[in-house]
Amino acid sequence: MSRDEKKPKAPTIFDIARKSGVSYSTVSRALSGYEFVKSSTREKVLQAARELEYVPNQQARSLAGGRSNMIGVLVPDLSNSYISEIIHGIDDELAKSDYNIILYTTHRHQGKESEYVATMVNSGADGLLLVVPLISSSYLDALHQQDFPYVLLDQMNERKQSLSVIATNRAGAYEATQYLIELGHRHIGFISGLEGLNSATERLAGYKTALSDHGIHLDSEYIVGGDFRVQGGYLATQKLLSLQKPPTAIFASNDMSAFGAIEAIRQHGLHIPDDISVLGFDDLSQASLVYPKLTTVHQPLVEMGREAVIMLLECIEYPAQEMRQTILPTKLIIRDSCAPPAIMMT
Amino acid sequence: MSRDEKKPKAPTIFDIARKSGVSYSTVSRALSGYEFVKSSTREKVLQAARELEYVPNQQARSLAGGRSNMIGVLVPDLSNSYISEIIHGIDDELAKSDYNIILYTTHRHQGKESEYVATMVNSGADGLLLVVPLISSSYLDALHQQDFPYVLLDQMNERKQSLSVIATNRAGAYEATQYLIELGHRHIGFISGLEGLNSATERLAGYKTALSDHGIHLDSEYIVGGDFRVQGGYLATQKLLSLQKPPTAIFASNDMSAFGAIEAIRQHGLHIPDDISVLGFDDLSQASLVYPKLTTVHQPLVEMGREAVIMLLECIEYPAQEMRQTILPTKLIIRDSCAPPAIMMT
DNA sequence: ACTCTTCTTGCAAGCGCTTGCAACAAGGGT
DNA sequence: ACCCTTGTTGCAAGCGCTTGCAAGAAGAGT
Repeated sequence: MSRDEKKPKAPTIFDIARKSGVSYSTVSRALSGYEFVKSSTREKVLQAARELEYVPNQQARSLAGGRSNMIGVLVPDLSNSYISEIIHGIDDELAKSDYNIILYTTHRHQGKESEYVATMVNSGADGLLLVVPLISSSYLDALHQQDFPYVLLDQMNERKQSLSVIATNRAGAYEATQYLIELGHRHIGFISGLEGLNSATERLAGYKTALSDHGIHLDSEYIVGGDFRVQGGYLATQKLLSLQKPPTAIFASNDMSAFGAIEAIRQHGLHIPDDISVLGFDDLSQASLVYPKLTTVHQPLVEMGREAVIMLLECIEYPAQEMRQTILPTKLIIRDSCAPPAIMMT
Repeated sequence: MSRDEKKPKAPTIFDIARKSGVSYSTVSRALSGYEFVKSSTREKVLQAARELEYVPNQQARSLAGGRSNMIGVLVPDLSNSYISEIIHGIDDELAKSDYNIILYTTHRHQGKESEYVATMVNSGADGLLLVVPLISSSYLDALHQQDFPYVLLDQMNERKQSLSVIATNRAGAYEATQYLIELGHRHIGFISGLEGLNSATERLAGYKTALSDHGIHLDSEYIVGGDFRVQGGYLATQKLLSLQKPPTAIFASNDMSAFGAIEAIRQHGLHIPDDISVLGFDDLSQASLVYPKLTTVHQPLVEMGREAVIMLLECIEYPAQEMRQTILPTKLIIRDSCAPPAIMMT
């Protein structure tokens, strides 16, 4: 911004002040929050601003102690459409209140998260949206101490009460498992998610509970480790299929794993859902694009992003928020990848 | 940042100055670019900064005329994984140089683009990455006049020479069409992209040229309008299939349309690729997830994002860049959705 | 030993905006 | 007509940092 010659120089509040015949502080007040400005004055100022095509300089604004109108969004990675959908929701909602997004990805740099958080806070973000699966509570503590507004997305934090939004992972998994059971399945494989993630744990719990509630013996062979990604689902499914008594249905912890499962199953020469059923979790937009269309547990990702923003803005507005957690409902979406088990199977 | 009590106050260069016994301006110089600082002094300063866990305040930095280390990214929308992949590349590359991303979506607000550009420029972004399909040259002009660094992504701008990165849309479409021809197809349907987009035009041109180069009559019935989205591809395909002599292969302007095509074809009771071939463009990650796996023209989206960043940073560093255009090669990825036409078809 | 360069470093100003405080204008009440 | 209250507005200070300018430090040359 400083290495040039003829720059036309954007107008400042001083220009507006001169043009509208009031002092610059009055202009500032008229432009920002209300404060006590006579409405005729305000009109005059706004009019001048419009004519000058004034655009406030956010940097200066936040330096001087005002809002920066930026909120920082920290996500692990962009390649996952799970994240994209959340961001989509965030963006939608944020657009309404003319806040801007500063996007950070942790980029596999495990430890960098706290550094990023520090940067964001220091760079004047008004608040933070954290979609970081593995949260190190160290920076959460820091955030807390400073009363810095933030909300956790799809992430449970037990120790500290934080604002957070989350979906009914356990109930969703329960419902899904139950659905398979009602379809007649008794041998249901489970592809777990990334270890340590709250959502992974919860989904597994839902699966287990559903099984035991229906008097089905939990066979630990049927639970194989996945990583929430296609490849993990693929490998897990291979294991599952090579079991002596392979499951007649597979419940994958998320859609990505389910896609991997579909692939593995197909390679195995089996048909979905005739030979084996597959059920996912998330309901990514791709879920209805694969063949057969994936039956899955819908997680309101976009909604979650939205909701998080609403909470955050509220928290920025009225700092003394009491910590609460918004829980959004999941919903089983029945498509084509599940059917009753083939008769001849055990 | 200002509505609280006990805030621990982040350390500033003054704190560092005090601690290391030099003046604050020396600290500033030591921390930012080199300038002439004795290396022993610099060490002392850096050491102190480290101990204080100093994080520079970007707002202040850019206000004072330095870099803000933010680059603005303007995209139409986030729901499209085409965009996600580009951003992914941008993010990757930007992470190396510790720049931050300010993300803007035009959000269907057609006219808002120039407003966003103004905001970004005024909010201290050091440069802009524009992934905006329909560019109104009005703000491009403005950008140009101010010598503001920006690069266009996947977008050709004839009038003004801008820095831009783009893929070989025409050649890619040519190659794809040729592939279908070599497979034996003579009746190739084409689902066009969003009207007005450079990429759409180029792909259509590639298709046409390939046809004529191989002495195949261009039947205008075979070219139907799409919109680069699933729904558009679906509808277009329905039209194509209801033709008296339906095509034996469909070349969709992008993968999304191809997905729609697959859907429509399946609903029509036809099999891919036995009854009809489908070919896409983009090679989104989903392309290998659908069934059958989509044969498509790979567009190096991630690479394009990367390359754009490289160009932009260079342009920020050395403003007097001459305008150039980077053209990245597309590549035909052969998967399972194309096959020779069925014999019995005309 | 002394002057002239060449490095380094410090001072002050200022980026554009917010805000506490004081000053001033305008009604209300008696 | 006069004082107090409430509503408006202006001034100045300052957010944290960069940078032009000038002064001090340190060698180089004679």
